[in-house]
Amino acid sequence: MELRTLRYFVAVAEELHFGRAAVRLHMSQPPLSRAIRKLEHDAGAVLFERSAAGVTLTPAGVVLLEESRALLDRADRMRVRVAAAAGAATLTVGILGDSTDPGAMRLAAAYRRRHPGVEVRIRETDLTDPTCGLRAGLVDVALTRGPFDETGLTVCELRADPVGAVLRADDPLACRDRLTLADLAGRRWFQFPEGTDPSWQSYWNGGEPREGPVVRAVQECLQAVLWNGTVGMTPLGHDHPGELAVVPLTDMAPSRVVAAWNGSDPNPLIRSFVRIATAAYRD
Amino acid sequence: MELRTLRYFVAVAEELHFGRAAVRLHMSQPPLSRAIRKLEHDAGAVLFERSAAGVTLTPAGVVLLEESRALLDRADRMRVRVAAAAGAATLTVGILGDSTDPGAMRLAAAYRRRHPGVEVRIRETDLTDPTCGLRAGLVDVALTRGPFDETGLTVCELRADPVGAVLRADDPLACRDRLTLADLAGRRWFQFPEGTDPSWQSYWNGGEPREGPVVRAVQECLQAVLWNGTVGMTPLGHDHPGELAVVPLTDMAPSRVVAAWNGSDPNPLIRSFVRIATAAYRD
DNA sequence: CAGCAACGATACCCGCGCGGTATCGGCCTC
DNA sequence: GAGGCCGATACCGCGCGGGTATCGTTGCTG
Repeated sequence: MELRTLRYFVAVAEELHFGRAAVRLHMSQPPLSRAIRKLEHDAGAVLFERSAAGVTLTPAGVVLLEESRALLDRADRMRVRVAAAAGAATLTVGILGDSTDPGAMRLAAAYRRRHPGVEVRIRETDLTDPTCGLRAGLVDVALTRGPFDETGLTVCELRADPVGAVLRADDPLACRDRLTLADLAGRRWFQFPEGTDPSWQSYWNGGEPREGPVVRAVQECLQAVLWNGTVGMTPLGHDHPGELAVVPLTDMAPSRVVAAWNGSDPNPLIRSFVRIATAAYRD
Repeated sequence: MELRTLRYFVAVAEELHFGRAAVRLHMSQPPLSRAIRKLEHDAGAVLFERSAAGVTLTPAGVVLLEESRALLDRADRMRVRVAAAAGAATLTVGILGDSTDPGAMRLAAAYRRRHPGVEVRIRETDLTDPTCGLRAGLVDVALTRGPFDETGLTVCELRADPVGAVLRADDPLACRDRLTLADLAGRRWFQFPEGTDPSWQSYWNGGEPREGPVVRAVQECLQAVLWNGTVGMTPLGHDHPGELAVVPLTDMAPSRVVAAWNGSDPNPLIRSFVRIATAAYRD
């Protein structure tokens, strides 16, 4: 009955579905089933009722879920407390600047609340650096969007947003309910400055080289659309001024919201941050 | 940072000595050293100061020790709570009857205090069954002494007591400060009834067949010594009537106080019991 | 000062556990 | 009754966590 196993159990107990829990845990379903069986054996109690109707918790499972959450929570705080005692009591979070995602600040606040002893610093960067200063060592963890060059980094997906084209409201295509990249052929797209991560640049240009004004921040993008008829893309689900229209693009891979950090194994402060972020973005 | 690793850490932190901690954990020293190093790496903090003078805890180590104890304690209670929720809320403890070891009852009391939801039943047996009814399925766990046939059981040593010969106070050998089995050659030793575990019988007869009165309980043994001049052995460190003398035997293997249970993996109630027992007997 | 004992670290080996893919079997839907 | 969904099972390969043997440092001792 190790902590890892309890994390598996909590995932299954929350999803009430082995397949989905396995996805959440970034593993395949059979080892998860086996781990739960072993847990049931170790605990000497059946934890789930597997029936055709679905998976439900037994009374023993309910008790274990409650206790496991408390235990894992405590273990997580412990890690951070130890790291803080060792002197690493500051966490610098990089956020993609002018972010249209309001979750980021709330997340930082939640982390502060959970680990009062840790000083959290926020560093916002413009759109020219999708790693938010991770590569330069300016931040411990980046809360950003893909894609970007991940060599030497570890990336954890938090959510995947479909993207849409941003058009002026009076654009002929603005009234369409969906578009493909082909519909936008020949348009001017906004560009990022020289030296920007190529895969990032390429993604937001729909996969091919384009012409257009160079921008550095979200506001500049929007202005470029309004004033010059440039097009661009943005994740769906965020608010934009009324003069702009966002039309879903059906042939674009979704934009992944990710947490990223240097190296492979995060320090406890980062680990806890990612954990909280994962849970926060799940809702 | 799994629970097993934290148990390792607590052992080292309490012993402040890798070798002794390894003994306590029933493992060898190198894997333990490696596990602690890995833990230090995962925690991102040095936990021990290794110097020629010995091993000491760093501030981060102190924090981790405190947190680990709380976490392991909670995990232990969790197991028992889950088992209880699944219906297994009774633990029957077998104790070697007329036990001269006062720890047993106190241990049961401690367990009751720790797990109020679990009903603890005590079953005392006489000296004819060193497994205290374990084989017959009458008890879940036996708190007893070795040696006995361990096939199908799991045995966990709690303590090892040197043994001494029990003699009448006016015996010529009673004034000696130590004896060997050879000194007792030709004496009558008390015997256990037919069918008693052979290795148990053999041990308390000093390794060879003897003649003498058949006894079933400790009191009978003592009476046999007092009235018939029979000799026998007893663990050192317990009180006996003034008419009896106990002289250490230098060539007898110590008598092992053990906890034992059926099968290989104990249910959570038994596991917790053994854990508490191990800690209690360490003092 | 040489020799030794104590103790943690290192090197290396081996078997088991855990995670993977492929497939099965029961049950529901259409 | 065919297909799909979902958990269980079978089987495989690798890495981790155990083991033994040995080293390096330190401090005590004759």
